[in-house]
This record gives sequence, structure tokens and C-alpha cells, in this order.
Amino acid sequence: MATASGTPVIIQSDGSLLVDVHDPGFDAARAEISAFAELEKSPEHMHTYRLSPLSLWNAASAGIGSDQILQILADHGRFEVPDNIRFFITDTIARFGTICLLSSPRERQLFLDVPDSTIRQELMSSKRVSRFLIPFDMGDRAGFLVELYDRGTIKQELMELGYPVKDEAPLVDGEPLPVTLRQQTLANGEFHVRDYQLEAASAFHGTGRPGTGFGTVVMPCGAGKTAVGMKVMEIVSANTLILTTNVAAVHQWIDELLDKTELTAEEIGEYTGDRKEIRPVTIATYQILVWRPDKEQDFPHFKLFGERKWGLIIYDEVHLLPAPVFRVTAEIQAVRRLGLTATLVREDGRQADVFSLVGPKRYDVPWKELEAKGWIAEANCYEIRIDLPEELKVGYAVADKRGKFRIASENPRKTDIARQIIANHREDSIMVIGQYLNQLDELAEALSAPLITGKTPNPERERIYGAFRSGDVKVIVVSKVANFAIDLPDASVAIQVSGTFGSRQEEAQRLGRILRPKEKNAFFYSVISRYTTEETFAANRQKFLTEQGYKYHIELWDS
DNA sequence: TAGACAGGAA
DNA sequence: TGAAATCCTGTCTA
Repeated sequence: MATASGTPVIIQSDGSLLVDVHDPGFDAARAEISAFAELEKSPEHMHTYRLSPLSLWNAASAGIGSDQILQILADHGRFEVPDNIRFFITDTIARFGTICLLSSPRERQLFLDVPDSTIRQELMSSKRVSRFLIPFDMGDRAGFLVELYDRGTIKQELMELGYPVKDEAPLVDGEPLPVTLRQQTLANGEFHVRDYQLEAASAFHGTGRPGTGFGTVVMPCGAGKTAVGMKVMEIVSANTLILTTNVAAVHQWIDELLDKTELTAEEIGEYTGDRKEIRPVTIATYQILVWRPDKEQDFPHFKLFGERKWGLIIYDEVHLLPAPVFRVTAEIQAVRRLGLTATLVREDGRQADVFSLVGPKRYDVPWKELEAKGWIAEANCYEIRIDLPEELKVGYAVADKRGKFRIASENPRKTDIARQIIANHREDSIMVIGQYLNQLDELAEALSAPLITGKTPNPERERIYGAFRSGDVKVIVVSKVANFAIDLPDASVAIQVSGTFGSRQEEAQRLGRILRPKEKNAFFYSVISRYTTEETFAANRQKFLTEQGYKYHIELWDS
């Protein structure tokens, strides 16, 4: 048995990893095991990670082998790795690569290389998979022929069966288009792609190695995912389709491309509700793609994918990729695909589809590392727990689940707390974020701060943003627009008074909002009603940040 | 041609 | 679990 210090990980035979937060080896262990395990729970003393097939396959596709994983577990493990886990890891990792997709001598068909005859039989006896397969021997290799257009679907189906396909079939280059990054931008002077952004871009492209050129890059908000995208565009230098979540993001991509690449305005097209330009570089929203006149009909804008010979498709915020777009994505597996995201977690559980159809995780960088290097601000996270006022307690007790959450969220004492926090940050720009419009109305009134919601007309928003940016206004109150609006100015303090039911994404995004002014420390306060359902959901929301190494300071305040 | 607004969708 | 925001299209007005 190893020594007591520096061995924070307890590996259990159910596939969970318990990690002791107080062990001196905690930080080192967390950094290493997060490459192949997902954080499940993170209460104060003991964090739980889980080994899943997907978490292991992401590691495998990044070139991490089972020997290396077992070594890491041996190094940090307090006890020996249970036998079944040892087998689970070796077997699971070995599955990645047992089936490969290669080019075949036949035009319009690919070769599925399945060396193991038992697996070949298993595939043939599966109804869902066998209809795509034509038994075929390529030289001395046994396997199947697959139609080119089934490339994505077959990967999806095999993943379902527990066989992630290593896709090494060639990609098409698309219509060439020279893309050159500027050293000197029009707006801000010098422009350098940061070292980690370069690493991400080359991890994605792998200098043309088979099996690369598609995949996902995971990076926090504010770390410059756009720069990674532009670097990849430069490497690929072909017609590019960029898909984003909203019109503001479309405009931001266009502005960035004009500012930081030699592309001209004539080469860049906007494909949204407003305009339908299709140019060598085209930026579209997901929503226009999934729009259709009615449920019976097909998606008319899917034709965008066939309008040009795209050499690269960039999926911005790939964790929000709508389900129907997966269908098209399945059909365009020969095109290079880059997914960009701050988190691979999808609340709809379609992580496996992202893996199969966009590609495995090629690169991620821990927030804490960027913070240490000074690229994003240092964050202090506080959870402040307050009591429900006596007069609301009875109402709370008799309310149903959603009623409880709402009462707890709208706890009127939060106003006072917000006021106190603001008083402690006289010099800072402060954003108060919440989810219920009534509550925000009252808060804005009480704090005499401007309020921005979805209904706020654009000119009004601009005016408030301007005042906030210049420092004339120190405090603004914002609704869920904060989750979407990318033109929102930076703040260094955020006070969250209510949030969505346990959405990890949302918490991450909101913290990301305040990490940008890197010369200042950032403060993130989450105000929670004590002894209510809100505590449970808040705990879930925090999971993602704890996974990234942030520590929440929990404080009890009474007003 | 641009905007404002209503209605539906996911 | 529910509320809110967004986007798209179509229509009307100037």
C-alpha cells in the first residue's frame, strides 16, 4: 500500500473514483484523472469521479493508453485498483481502434476494418447495423464495405453497440480559399495566436494525419475559441461554413474575421433571417437551419450544406448543436469538422453523438491553468446562504416542487444581500443576474439600477451597455439575456440571485462573463435560500466549476 | 429597402 | 420539473 499522503484517490469496483479534497496530492491527481473520468459530485470533503466508456474513449482518441491510465491510478490511488476496473479500463480502451474506417478500392464505398471474427459475427447479427454492411475482404483484411453516405450513421450505430469507430478514411479538401491571419489587426494593433490556441489547432488538424481533421476543442469562455477557429481556417485554407447559436455571434465572427484575417468583406457571407448570402466563408445560425414551415416538411435550409464544396465546418458552441443538425452532420463526414465548446456536457445526453459525428475531444485546457498564466482573471466564488423569511415558510412548506423552487429563488431578502455585496465593491462593475422578471423588476427598483431583459429594445440596450462600459453606471440588473448576449460588456463582479434548475452550463457561462478583464480579480456570488430545494440545484450548478478546480466559499449570512 | 411587430417553434 | 429569450418568417407601413 502507498503512503497516506499524496494518494487521494480511492478506486471503487463500481467505477467511481473518490478523491479526497484534503489530501496534499489532490490538485495533481485531479488534473490527471480528469483526462479520463468525469466529475459526478463535489461536496466539500470527497469528490466523486466516474469512469465511463465515453470518458475513456475521449482519452483513447487523445492517445492516452490503458497502461498510462492504470499508472496514474496506481500513482494516486490509496488502494489497489480493483480487478474488474482494471479489466474495464483495458477492455474499453482497447475497443477504440478495434474497428477502423478506411478508404476502399471501390468508389463511393469505404472499408470497415474489423479484424476480430467474433465482432464481425456480432455486427452481422445486429439488425440495426447489418443493413449497412457488405462483407468484404480487402487484401488480407476482413471486414465490410459501407456506402460513403452512411459514414456517420454507421459510426453512430456502432457507438451504440459499444464500438467507437476510429475513422481514418480520407477527408475531402473542399474548394480552396487562402486564409491568412494578420499579425497586425485593423482595430487593436498586434495579434498573436496564443500557445495553447496553437496547440489546440494542431491537435485538431494533426498535420493531416489520418484520423484527425475532425473533433472538438474544449475551452472556457474568454479563452479565445474564435482564434482557434481562425487558426484552423488558416491551416485548412478552404471554403468554410461556420454555425453559431445567434445573430450576434454571427456578427462577431464576421467582425473578427475581417479584423484578424486577410479575408475581404466580399468573401464573407451572412446566412440568417436577415440575409441569405452564400460566400466562400459563410456564417449561419443553428436556428435558420432547423427552421421549417411546418412539422410535416423537411428543413429547407439544409441545402446550405450542399451549396458549396465546404472544406471546413465549424460548430461554435457545439454543446448546443440541435438534434436535427446531427442528421445532416452524419451525411457530411468527409468534410473537416471543428466543434468549439466550453463544456462537453449536454443536458440531453447526446455527448455520444458529438463524439461520433463531430469528433472526439482533441484538446482541452483547464481554466485554472489559463488563470495561472494570466489569460483569464482569478475568480473568487462565494455561495451565500440566507434564511427564508418566517412569513414565507408556511407557503414554502405546502407548495409543490416547482413552487418551492420559485419561492426560494425569489426570497425577498436577496435584495438586502445584493445591496451589501454592492457596498463591498464600490470600485467594481457589477452585474446582478437572475431568472424571474418580477424579481428582477423589484431588484432594479430597489438598487436603482437599469434592467435589461429580452424585451428591452436594442437601442435601449446599447445605451445601458455604453453607460456601463464607461463606468457611469456601476450596477446593472440582467435577466437570462446574459446567457446569450455576447455584446454584453465585461463586469468583474456577478451576483446571481436565481438560476435555472441545476444547469451547469449556465453557471459556467455566467462565471465566464466576469473572467475577461484579466487585470482584475473576479468575484462570483450565488445567493441561495437555506434549507430549500434551491440548495440542491445550486450544488449541481457548481459541479462544472468545481471540476475546473474552483472552490466555492460557503457563507451563512443573516439579514 | 428598412423597420416594427405578431405568431410559432424548440 | 418552468420561465424566459431568441430566432425565423410574413405582413404592414413609410
